Amino acid sequence: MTAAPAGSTPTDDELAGVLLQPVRGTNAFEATVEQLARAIRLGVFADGAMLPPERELASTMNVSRTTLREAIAALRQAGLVSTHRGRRGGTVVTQRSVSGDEDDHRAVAQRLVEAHRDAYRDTLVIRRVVEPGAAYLAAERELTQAQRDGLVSTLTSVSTAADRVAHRQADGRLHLTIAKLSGSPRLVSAVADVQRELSDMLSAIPVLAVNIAHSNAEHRQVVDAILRGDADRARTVMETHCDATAALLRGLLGMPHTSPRRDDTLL
Amino acid sequence: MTAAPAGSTPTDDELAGVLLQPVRGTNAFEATVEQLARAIRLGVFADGAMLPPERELASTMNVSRTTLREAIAALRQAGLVSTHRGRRGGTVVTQRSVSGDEDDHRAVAQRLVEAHRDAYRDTLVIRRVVEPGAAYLAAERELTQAQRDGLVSTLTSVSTAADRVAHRQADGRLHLTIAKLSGSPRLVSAVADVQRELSDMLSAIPVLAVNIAHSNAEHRQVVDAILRGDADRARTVMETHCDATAALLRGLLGMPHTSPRRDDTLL
DNA sequence: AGGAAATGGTTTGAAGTCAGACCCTTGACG
DNA sequence: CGTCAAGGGTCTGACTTCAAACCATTTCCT
Repeated sequence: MTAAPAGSTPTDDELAGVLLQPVRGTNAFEATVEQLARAIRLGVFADGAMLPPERELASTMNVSRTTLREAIAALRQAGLVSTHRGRRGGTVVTQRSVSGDEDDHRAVAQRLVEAHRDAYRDTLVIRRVVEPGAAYLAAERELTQAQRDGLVSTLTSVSTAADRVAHRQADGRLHLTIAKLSGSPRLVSAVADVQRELSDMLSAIPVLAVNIAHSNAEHRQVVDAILRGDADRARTVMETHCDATAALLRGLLGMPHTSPRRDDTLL
Repeated sequence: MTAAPAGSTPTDDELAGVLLQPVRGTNAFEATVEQLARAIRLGVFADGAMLPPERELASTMNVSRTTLREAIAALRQAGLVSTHRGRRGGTVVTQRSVSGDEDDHRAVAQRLVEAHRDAYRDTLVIRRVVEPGAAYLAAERELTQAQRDGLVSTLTSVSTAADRVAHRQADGRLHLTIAKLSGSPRLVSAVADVQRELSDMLSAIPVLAVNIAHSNAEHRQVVDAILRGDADRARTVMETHCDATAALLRGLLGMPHTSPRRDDTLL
């Protein structure tokens, strides 16, 4: 599988392997359950909050109401939500705080990560590109006062988060907020993907107070640079930030730092 | 869109909108056609090359053979491929170069771009992040001799391309090759997306010889930096390269340079 | 020449998914 | 107190996709 002979423009099987990716990962039902469960775990729907009406939710998730209802039934069976009928009815997040089995939860997360190790490793790589890029663009743009205020306020709520879970939630929100300031919808979406998987990974390991303190310092620097309009600085700090998380995760999840297999069979 | 009041952890509908993404974008058939067509247009399967056997292709694309066959039938009907049976049979790329109606083709492309102006503008933005990032990572990795040779060979075939169409294809291959060297499948996929849309945009405008010469010079510098392992340089040059294309396209396609709407309704 | 192998072509029945219509329950409001 | 609106609950028929088996054609090999 050496390089293509110059000039002949042959079929490049390496490129083909990369471009012809799976067209469709999972079935709709499982993906829906997974996304809803994750959203609840991430606190997008807080405890006691109501999910949007089924019809609406189905439409935003681009899934038939039938499938969505099956997914909700699964969540209900798992005790995550409960539903009530009639006007002002709906599905409410119960999420009786799964305390106690913290370690159990971590074990589950660990198995999840192990199952998708390659994908998650790739997440760390692409994050190194996407998040610094978003920070750069955010710093480059002129921000309204409201945007600046919102950014600062989000930053504050990260550093004042009460516990680990709240911190993780606030952290995700901060990164998404920055991405949003970049003004690129697709970049926001990319960061959302990355943060989702990051969250999965982080719940599989114990996070130390030191790490959080360190991370908070970096957050402040990034926000600072964005507010000052120093794009290069914003990017650099964000890169450092990503590298720190990546190092932490690689170590604790048993991912070698070396680039994924170097032999050509990879691509 | 000010930040959520600290401490109350309410349901954040904004975040919900971002996180509850469509669970499944398109149907398998369309996605398959799209991917194959893209691979052919980008020159991954050169003119006259053979596609992998159906069973194999179906499996790598994670699609049933039925669906794959329907997709191939569509391509065949579009004149992109033709198939032959028997041992050593298979599907071969014909891609009879659509000459003659050059101007007509351009008009079509122009209408296409106008219809999706916002999406295409976003493409230019995200490209500014993704391609430089890929170049950076590629330069950071240790490359095998085969990879180095392949990169140089691809670069050469860009600068020696016979006509505009060939140049465009070779250009796409070069960018994809660089992305591949980054070692991140998802980054490759992102670059492929970007290149496909870029290709659409470029076919909507007349490209001048000057632009091509300029672009070739930049390509050489990027490849140079990657081979030397100078990641920062590789990224910087790639950024310049992206900016040049973006400026050209924004001008000729009538896109203002200003960032997309700044009001908060965006997200 | 004849069989084996590799490839595309076809058929079948099951499972998943969907859109849409309709029903049931309950609270809001006149 | 009755009606309406907003929600969940149910049913149906169609479409998509799948896996697996089998058929047809060509080429390679002995």
